[in-house]
Amino acid sequence: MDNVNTIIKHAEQYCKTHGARLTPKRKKVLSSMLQSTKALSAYDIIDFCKREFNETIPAMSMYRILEFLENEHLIHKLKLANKYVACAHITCNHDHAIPQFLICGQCDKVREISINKSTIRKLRENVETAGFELVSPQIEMNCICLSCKHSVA
Amino acid sequence: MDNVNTIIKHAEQYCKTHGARLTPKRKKVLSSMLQSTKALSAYDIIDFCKREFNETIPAMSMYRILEFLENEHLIHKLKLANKYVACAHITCNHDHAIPQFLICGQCDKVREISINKSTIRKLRENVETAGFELVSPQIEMNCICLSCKHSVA
DNA sequence: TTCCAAAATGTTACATTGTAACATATCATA
DNA sequence: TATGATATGTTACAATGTAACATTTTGGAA
Repeated sequence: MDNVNTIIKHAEQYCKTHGARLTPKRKKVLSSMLQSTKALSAYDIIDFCKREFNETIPAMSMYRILEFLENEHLIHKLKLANKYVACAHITCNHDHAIPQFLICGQCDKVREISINKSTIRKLRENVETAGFELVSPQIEMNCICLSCKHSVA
Repeated sequence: MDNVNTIIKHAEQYCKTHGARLTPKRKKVLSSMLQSTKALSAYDIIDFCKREFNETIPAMSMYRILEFLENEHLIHKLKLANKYVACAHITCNHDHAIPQFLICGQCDKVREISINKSTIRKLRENVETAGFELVSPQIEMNCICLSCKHSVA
């Protein structure tokens, strides 16, 4: 939780550097996501903010806040699951690598890992050969995490 | 179009080998998808069947038919786009490689290509190191096709 | 300090995608 | 042709997402 505050502060600083405003609501949304180990849907976050902060955020606003946070690279949208996760590298100051997401189909737990550059290069070559161009090489993979795997038997 | 019929026949044979039934409705749905160069949503296909075959298929039935066709590996579900495409390899008799999809974000055109095995192996290793297990290594990538890229300017 | 334009948030009313629960029709074959 | 399995239809919703317009808040400029 203290860790969460540290990250929020980082995010705040980062936004300031280019005149973006991390408003109280945006902060609450980001904080909700940082506190979760699993991917959350927009409506999950709405519920969380209501429970945790007693703050009612309408769906439209939530989607706008999520869009803002995504543009700031503070969160990622997982299209595979229609869910959102905080970026695992907010406090890193270097440029971020291309993210690769492992999503547990049972419990929505998410792990963000990085693809090495040579693999990405190969993918990009494949794509160009086929007459397409990669817009975002973010890759999301359907997985099952070990704890779910073992509990299912 | 003749090509479509050939593929449908293959699919029919393929289903017969394990007692699955490619009913007239299922055939119409598969045929619709084979005639399209782009990914279609369930409701797109419903519209297409109405227009082309004057056949009204309720949403529930459409989803069930799509599920059947997916289980038979005759189509793929693209989770990135919530859309469906016919498998590009229905008439191949060999086992299918892991599919990799390039999806044009502008026009929904889809290209199905194959990842080479060493790349897949690397991915799988990455995933296992992180304490997850790959359920389906199908990869979908947000792209833009060259014709859309050029027309956008 | 006050006023204004831009940015952020709220409201309403829908569109789209998908499914649960139950009813009916069709088929394969004993 | 009777019967159980398979396929399809119906109804009524749940979940996700957005368009259009209204209101509030905020950070400067006059």
